[in-house]
Amino acid sequence: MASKPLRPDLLALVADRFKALSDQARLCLLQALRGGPLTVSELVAVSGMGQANVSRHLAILHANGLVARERDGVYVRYSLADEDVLKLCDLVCGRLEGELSARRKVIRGG
Amino acid sequence: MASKPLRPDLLALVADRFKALSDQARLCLLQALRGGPLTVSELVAVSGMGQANVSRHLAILHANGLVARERDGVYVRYSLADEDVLKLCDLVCGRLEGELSARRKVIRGG
DNA sequence: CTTGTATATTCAGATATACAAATATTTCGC
DNA sequence: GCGAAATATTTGTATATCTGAATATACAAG
Repeated sequence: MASKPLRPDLLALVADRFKALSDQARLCLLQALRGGPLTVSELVAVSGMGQANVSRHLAILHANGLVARERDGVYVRYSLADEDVLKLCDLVCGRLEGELSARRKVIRGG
Repeated sequence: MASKPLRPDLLALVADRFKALSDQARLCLLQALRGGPLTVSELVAVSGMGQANVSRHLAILHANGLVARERDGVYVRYSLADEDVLKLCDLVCGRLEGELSARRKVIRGG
């Protein structure tokens, strides 16, 4: 399997989804949410980014179905949409770690 | 599991990897390679893009370890680096299809 | 309805990216 | 080495994106 070709009309949507994941700030927010839901203020504190940026990045993540949003009084609590979001990150991360260790071997070897 | 936090120094690399996947033209090339290795000229013909663009996008995919490159005389044959590349696309694609069908239901329902 | 806090949006400048046209490089056959 | 074909790179331009400052909106309390 794994051979079902992507329908062309989905390519743009898939590209947008990857684009939402292609920013260090947004990945940082997703990682922060691994431990559980957090409010915007908490994410501002954890990430060290400005409030406007955090809000903007969260909006992008939410528009792409990567995080869920829930109002709690004055606060807005964000959480990971589901586990597949982490799977995506981990897949890429695993590839990277493999490549990095392979590169280290090459450097050591010659 | 799935709770191994991404090391901060890897975040930028992961973001770059996602960025390499965040372009419709590059996804199109990856899809074209599902059927097996193809030369640049073949990819130009299949994708309908200009030669310079195909070459540039292939360079980006290759720099990010997503495709393999092999010289064959005057030709250069590109192929998918491994199956995880497709897994990434399929994961996103699966999410999208689920969301789209859910949205259709909502629209039908009310 | 007014105040105070949390969140979202707008605006402007700097940076990055995609694309097409032109040019350079690589490889093969002679 | 020279010419021809395939591939790679450079350049200019248009567009998109990130970021911080300022502003606007949403909500709770009184």
